Amino acid sequence: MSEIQRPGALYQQVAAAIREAILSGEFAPGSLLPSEAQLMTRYGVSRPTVRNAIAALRAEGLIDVRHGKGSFVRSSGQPTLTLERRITRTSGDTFAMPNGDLWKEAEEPSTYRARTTKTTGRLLHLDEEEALFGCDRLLTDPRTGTRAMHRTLIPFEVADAVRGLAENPGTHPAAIYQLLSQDGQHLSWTETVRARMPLPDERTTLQLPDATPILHLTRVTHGSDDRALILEELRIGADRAEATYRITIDEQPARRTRA
Amino acid sequence: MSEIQRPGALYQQVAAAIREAILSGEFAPGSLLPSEAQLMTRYGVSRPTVRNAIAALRAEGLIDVRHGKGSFVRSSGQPTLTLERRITRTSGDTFAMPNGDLWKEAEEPSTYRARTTKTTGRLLHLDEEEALFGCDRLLTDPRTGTRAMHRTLIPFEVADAVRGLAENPGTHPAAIYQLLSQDGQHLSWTETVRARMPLPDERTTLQLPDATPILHLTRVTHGSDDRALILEELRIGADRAEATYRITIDEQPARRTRA
DNA sequence: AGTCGTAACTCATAAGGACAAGTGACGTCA
DNA sequence: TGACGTCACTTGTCCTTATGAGTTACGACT
Repeated sequence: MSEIQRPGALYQQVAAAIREAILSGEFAPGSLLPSEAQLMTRYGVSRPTVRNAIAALRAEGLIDVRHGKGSFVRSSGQPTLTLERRITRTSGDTFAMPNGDLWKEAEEPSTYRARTTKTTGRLLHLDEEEALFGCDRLLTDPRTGTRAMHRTLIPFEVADAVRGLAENPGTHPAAIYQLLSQDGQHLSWTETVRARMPLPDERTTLQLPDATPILHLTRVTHGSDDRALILEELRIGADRAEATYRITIDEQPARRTRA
Repeated sequence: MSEIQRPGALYQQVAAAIREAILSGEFAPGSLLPSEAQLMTRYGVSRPTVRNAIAALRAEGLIDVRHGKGSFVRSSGQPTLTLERRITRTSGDTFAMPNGDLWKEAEEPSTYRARTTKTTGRLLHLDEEEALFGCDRLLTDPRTGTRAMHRTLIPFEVADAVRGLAENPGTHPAAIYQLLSQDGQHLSWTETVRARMPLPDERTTLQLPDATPILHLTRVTHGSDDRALILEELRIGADRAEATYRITIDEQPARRTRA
């Protein structure tokens, strides 16, 4: 039984003791923690208290618990996948993304029709209830098994104006850029990064461990007049992926950003 | 007592029922959920089961629980703060960040000396154990109360080479850019976005609610020869902030990225 | 009228017991 | 030797009971 006293609740003291042992390296990443029974005798507390402490460490993402085996220190390794958020024009109107060839589609893309919501409308400067094409993809990195959810939203108005787009709203993003470019649009993009805890369905389809947030990237494609044309979303587990951007000096005195 | 049966564990069924009620709008954001006692009779389960279900919803970030008052549906509102990650040259060698004037320093910046770790070394292309200046700032947006943790790391080698830097390693980032630029460096930046659950001390200093990840932005300042000069880190609660980047077409056939 | 104590609500913490279910090793049996 | 059953270990789930602590409102007392 070791000496714990300070913070407040018993289970928090136990959690703090274990956390300290982990961060100090006493329990190496990947190693097996003492069993609940051992922790009970070690700290002289009941099983609910031990489990409460373990639940706290779980919520912090410090440990993984496997039924029938035990609690393991999570290896906090850096993300294995770096999403380079750049867009390159290879030749003529052909575009390429740094990781474009990395992803495989885990299942057929599903296209559908949707209506503008408050969120999408704000980004695309559309009134609510306007119709748009949607296309959802489930992507997989075959090397690491990492999954990502991708969504493309195209307003009817845009799809109708661009030859070849309305007939096939499931076109791959790079090909959509090509179509828009061939249509005479000078393209630029704005990307917003958010992070949040996953919803249950996101947790399962992305196969996320406990206490793992997701990165939620929202990309708006702008045309010549800086009008918002296309909306793309990418959702991916934050334990596996990071996003990198390149920033160059903006010589203009300060771009206005439409709210 | 309502009818629940499907998934697996009892508490998960209860959690699913409440979750559904929340997402369907039966319980509006900000509204008070039934008390634990009411949920016990409503679903015909014991108190630990109800609390277990509530703990699950807490971990998902769906609800907030306040001692003595009850459980409230978290208002999932969009982040109130948009970090525009652009850098503008206003005149000569003076740089400005879009939100540069937004932040106040909640306390005095603390400067210190540190040694290169594996992580920082990889980003700055330094050998381990090399010395560098560190400066930590605790920033506050006085309008919303949002807090952020900012860190600047400057290798001795760089600080010594730039006039006016080694004497005052706590210089504000924009002023550092100015010094580097006046030193003849042509600046560009690379920023990496990650998300993870906060450590306990980050939770408290950033005043984060339950189940709230943090956005972790890492910015590397590159000089003329594309050499990495400065490392900056910004940590901020993902419930309050989002980061936006501007992407323009990269005409080069594909930049190499040093691992 | 104002102050303050108390009661009745809320969630937080803790202990104990019981059984289910996943895992792996060991030993038996064919 | 191989297959398989059993057992000991693990965590998962669920219940009961008890007490502590924050919040609010009401009412009595000054």
